[in-house]
Amino acid sequence: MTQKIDYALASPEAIEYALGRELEKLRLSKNINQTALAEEAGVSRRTITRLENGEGTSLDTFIRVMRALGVVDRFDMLFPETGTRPIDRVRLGGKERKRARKKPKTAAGAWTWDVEPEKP
Amino acid sequence: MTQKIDYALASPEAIEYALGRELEKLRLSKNINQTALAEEAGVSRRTITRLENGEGTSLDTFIRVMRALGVVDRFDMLFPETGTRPIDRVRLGGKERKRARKKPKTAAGAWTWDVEPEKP
DNA sequence: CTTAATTGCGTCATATACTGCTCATAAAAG
DNA sequence: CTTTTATGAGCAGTATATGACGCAATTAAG
Repeated sequence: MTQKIDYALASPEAIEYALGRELEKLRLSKNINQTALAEEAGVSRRTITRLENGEGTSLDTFIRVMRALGVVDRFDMLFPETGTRPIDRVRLGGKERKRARKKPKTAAGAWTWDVEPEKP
Repeated sequence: MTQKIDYALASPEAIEYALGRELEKLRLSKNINQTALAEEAGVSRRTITRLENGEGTSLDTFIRVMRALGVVDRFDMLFPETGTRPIDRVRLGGKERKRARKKPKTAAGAWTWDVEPEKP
């Protein structure tokens, strides 16, 4: 039984390793070898090995392999936000904010809307 | 209205850019500036800029920023597999397969279980 | 068992990413 | 409006990732 990692608690290195292992599992479930996957993704087999073993890789390679494995659409799941909330649109007059707001000069003057709501 | 990208059809470069923009939106929704995010993630502000503008980044940086923004647990969503399917466990005698199977020598001898089922 | 296929890993040259500046410009605040 | 803050971007030096090669070790097939 392979236990699933807790991404919320793991270190970046551990997460990178875990993601590589997930990609390997996916590859094996499709019965594709590293050489074939490398060709499909447009990278070298050495890079596939490094990726699956968590030895450091680029975001580009990660994306390419997700694509080659046919699961690239799952990136959608990472950012399920519906965009700016309607209530904020009112405040901004329909415009999207392009920069972060500055912090108040007086420590006591913190804005109430400076704190993000926790996930319910 | 910012239209959402179709990850299944986009190029790796376009996907990297889109992911960067999603991270920027998330950062702005929390009213954090690049300098503060960089410190929290343990990277330089220059790297944050490059990430958000899709100018090339490492998987490590991507993970660190997801962490700093408090959404690192979403990596779970990328691999919702429940592991090896029970039916395959029977065939493997309870062991996980560690390598891809070799292709048949005779072109006519393709296995039926060589083809992965499509997503329903 | 023997044989073939797959994977891991070392090395080196090259390519790309990261950092720590700096400065210009855009956006927001006053 | 003016002033302050945030972001983009160029650059040089350093660090890391990639590709191509080979060979050893492991796993699966015959």
